[in-house]
Amino acid sequence: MISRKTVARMSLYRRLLDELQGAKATHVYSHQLARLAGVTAAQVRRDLMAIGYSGSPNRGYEVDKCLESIGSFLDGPSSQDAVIVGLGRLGRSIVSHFAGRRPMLRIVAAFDTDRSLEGTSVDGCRCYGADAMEDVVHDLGVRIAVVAVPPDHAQTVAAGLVRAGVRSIISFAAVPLRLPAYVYVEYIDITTALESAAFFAREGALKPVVTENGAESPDGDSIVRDLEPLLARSHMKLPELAAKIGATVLSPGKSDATEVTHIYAGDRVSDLLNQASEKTLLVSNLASVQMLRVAELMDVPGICFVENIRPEAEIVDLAKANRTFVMVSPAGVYETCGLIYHALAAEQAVPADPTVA
Amino acid sequence: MISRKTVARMSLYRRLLDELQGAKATHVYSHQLARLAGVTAAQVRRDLMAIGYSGSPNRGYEVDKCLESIGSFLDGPSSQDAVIVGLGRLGRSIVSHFAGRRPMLRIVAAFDTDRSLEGTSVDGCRCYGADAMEDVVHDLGVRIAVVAVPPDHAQTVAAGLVRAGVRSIISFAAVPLRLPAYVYVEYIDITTALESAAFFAREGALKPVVTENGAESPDGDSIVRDLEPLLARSHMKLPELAAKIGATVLSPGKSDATEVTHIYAGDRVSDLLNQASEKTLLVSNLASVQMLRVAELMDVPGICFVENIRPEAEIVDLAKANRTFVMVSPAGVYETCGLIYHALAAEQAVPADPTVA
DNA sequence: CGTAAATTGTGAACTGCTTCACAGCGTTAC
DNA sequence: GTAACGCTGTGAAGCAGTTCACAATTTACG
Repeated sequence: MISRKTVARMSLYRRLLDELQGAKATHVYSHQLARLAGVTAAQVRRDLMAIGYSGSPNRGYEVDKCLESIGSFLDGPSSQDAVIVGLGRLGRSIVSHFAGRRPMLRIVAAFDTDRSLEGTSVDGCRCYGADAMEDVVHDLGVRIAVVAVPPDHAQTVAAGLVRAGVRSIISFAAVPLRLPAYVYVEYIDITTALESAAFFAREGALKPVVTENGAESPDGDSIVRDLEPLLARSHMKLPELAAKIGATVLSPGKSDATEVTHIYAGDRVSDLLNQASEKTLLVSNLASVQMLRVAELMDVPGICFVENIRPEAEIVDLAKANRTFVMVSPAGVYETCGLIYHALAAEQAVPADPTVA
Repeated sequence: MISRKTVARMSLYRRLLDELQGAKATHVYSHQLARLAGVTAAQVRRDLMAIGYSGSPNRGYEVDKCLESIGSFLDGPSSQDAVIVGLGRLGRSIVSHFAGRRPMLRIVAAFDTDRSLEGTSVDGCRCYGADAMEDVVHDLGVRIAVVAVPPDHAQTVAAGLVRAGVRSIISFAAVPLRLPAYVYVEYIDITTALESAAFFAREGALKPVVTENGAESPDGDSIVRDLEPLLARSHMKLPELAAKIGATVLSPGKSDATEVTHIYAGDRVSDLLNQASEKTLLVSNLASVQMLRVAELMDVPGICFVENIRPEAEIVDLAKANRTFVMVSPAGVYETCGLIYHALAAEQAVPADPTVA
């Protein structure tokens, strides 16, 4: 009665909420989560409704409680084990991808026809010969399996798994499996994905129109409200701004699109969620990696740390990799904001470009 | 105007038709293709209609022509190149998966932050440093990209790719990408797939009912028509049958479900498509690997070769792997059929099990 | 040549997911 | 205390994709 799609989104919500929790956010609104997940707010509300979690009006959803609800919904009361069949390159990359991720969902055994793998372990996951598959799966009582074998063997392997008690299969083979209706099958088909991608790369066949005037994200109704009408028309680029306020640039950011029209000073993630956009400069005295994560999440183009507190090298590296602009101002938050304000006010004196509508 | 789903199915149809073409089939009906693809016949007809290919009533679709139509629809007039970003285990397994597959769709370049890979080649695909990405992609005019990087870099990488001209992205990162609407994005999210699988493995939440009486595939209306009323109630297992007609068993097949109710003798794939089911024994004098492939495709449980012509070892191995029952009769097709008929007729003399409705 | 049988192509109904729109309500401001 | 605000929860409308059902068409065969 709960659809595949809802379950899939739930998994996504959980990851996003995990991130927010790590960033110390306590509450989140449906439209915020929606923005992060790339869906509509109504969709988020319906999904959360479906699992019986209720938020509070005017306060939104409690991140902790919500995570807990989703967790117990997705994971269930007891831990579940999975197996994988096929330990080619793909199989191994899946095993290592999951090694030690969620304790509630472990890949406990692997099977392959390659005799030389028998008895070895890959990322803590025991390997068996292919002929032991049904017995081992049955004895372990495993109900979830990943099939990463060549297409001609997929049907056979899948049928064997089902016979041994498996009820959910993820197949990487490009053939439709003929299995009883009570078995859940999820196909992950890279060939089809690539061919679809190739098709849509040719046709403009997706959303027909592109807003012609360069601006690429029409963005519907952004969360950000106009904070500073003064800044709304500024055209100063971040490196220029850094120079004007005497800040040191640590990470250059993207070459273009580094104009900002809003400033958010502070480090309260909840507010940041409300106010940040792809045109917001973040002024923060908290030089943590979490800050950067949220910035990335919200598409914030730049961060200004203050009081000459240089973030750790690790953070700078991440910023460079993300192409997030990072500067360090020698002044405190108050003074830095003042300087920026002043710099932009001066800029404002220059006649604004009239070509912009 | 053509939906993602249609395009994805088209890719599947192509692979199935490829297989049929290899098996020398010239025509195929919508319901046959539908069965192989795991969709309904109406769906197949609509899809093929969408690309403007028409079959002929009473003759079905011409395999060659149809393949050609799908090919020109999916691939377009010129070859398209793709790149991949991220050469971890996953990235490399994708590259090698596609090496030399379809000439119309090649992965021509790879990018990674790992400097040691720079300048090397993986499966004929040239590696570059990550910072060269935008320039190389732009210069090559590539419009398709696979993103197989850690989630925190995905957004940045994707934005860079789009800036360099990419119009279709396949992302393996579990984060929603914020990109202009004209960019086609396909997410392949293994984590979500596994979590969904885990959920549905617990709940009986999919198709609620299972036909309780052991038989697992109600199978709607099978393609197979009743050929031999005589055989319809036979309960003889294949190994027994082999013994009765003096055939040598080469591959044991599945232990259960080796009862057959129909026989198809011959090697015309078109007929086979019509008549084969999971209860059909195939009698063939063509001991080729293609035969076995089609058998596997149609869920045929067993094959009987004739005139003591033992298939090559490779074929027997494949049969064992597929758990397809294979026997070799010393007699010719005519005689073998006669013997089987006789054996089953004798069996028929035993009162049939009245519990079966 | 005409009739029977089988299949395609397609308007129309249907199904299930998504979005809209608004009532209800907790919170805050005054 | 009360009015205004902004959020959640949800009935209802909307939409996309699928399936139904049947007319049109071709072939086979007597």
